[in-house]
Amino acid sequence: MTPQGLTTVYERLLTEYGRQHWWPAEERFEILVGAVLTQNTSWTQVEKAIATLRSVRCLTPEALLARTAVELGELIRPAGYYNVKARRLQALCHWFVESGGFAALESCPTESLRRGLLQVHGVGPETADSILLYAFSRAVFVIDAYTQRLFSRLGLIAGPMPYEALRAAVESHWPAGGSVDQYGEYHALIVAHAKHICRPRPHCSSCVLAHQCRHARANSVS
DNA sequence: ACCCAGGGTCATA
DNA sequence: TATGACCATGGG
Repeated sequence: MTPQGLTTVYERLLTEYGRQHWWPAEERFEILVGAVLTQNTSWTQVEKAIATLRSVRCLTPEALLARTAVELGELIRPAGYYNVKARRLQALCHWFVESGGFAALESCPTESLRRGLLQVHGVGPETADSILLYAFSRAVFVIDAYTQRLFSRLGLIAGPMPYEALRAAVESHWPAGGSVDQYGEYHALIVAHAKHICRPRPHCSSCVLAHQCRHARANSVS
């Protein structure tokens, strides 16, 4: 992985898809909710669940904690894993309220904020980093399955890497350190790119990165 | 009738 | 440390 490779891919995706303006949410707290709901789940399903939560005014930590886990599960059903996610949402709300909400967490250093999030049951590295980046405006590069796949295919990495190792590699190779805006766009662009082209079964013919991509090369040779 | 989705936890070897 | 089972709805 080189700074050159990282930024070239970024520029290429940005030109192709334009700015994504993530995270899609009407209010800040909604980002925490969405980050849990979208775990291994397509965003269209999450939108349904969030729409329901909004319609019953359940998009505040207090309102989410006021429901039973079973009630909450019913509200978020379309997002899948609804029993698991209902408990995870409430665990996150509990931490959020106990920590003093945005007002108090705002002034928390990124590393301790990250540790705090990871202590919450059901919040793993990707969920924590999504929240850090999009809800707390911390310059953290979010790794997801798409990132692993894309970077592998492009040869930026040899294959899937442990989460922290890849995050550290990207952040250290980014020239002059990435900004919140750049990291936020990059992650969103990778998701946009994955949506139609960089799939498990890739559609390389229409891919703007085909000249660098192992799958595209393999397909064109065969 | 498959495969896949903007993961994470837990038990096992 | 590294797999595998499990969680579950819905789109293509």
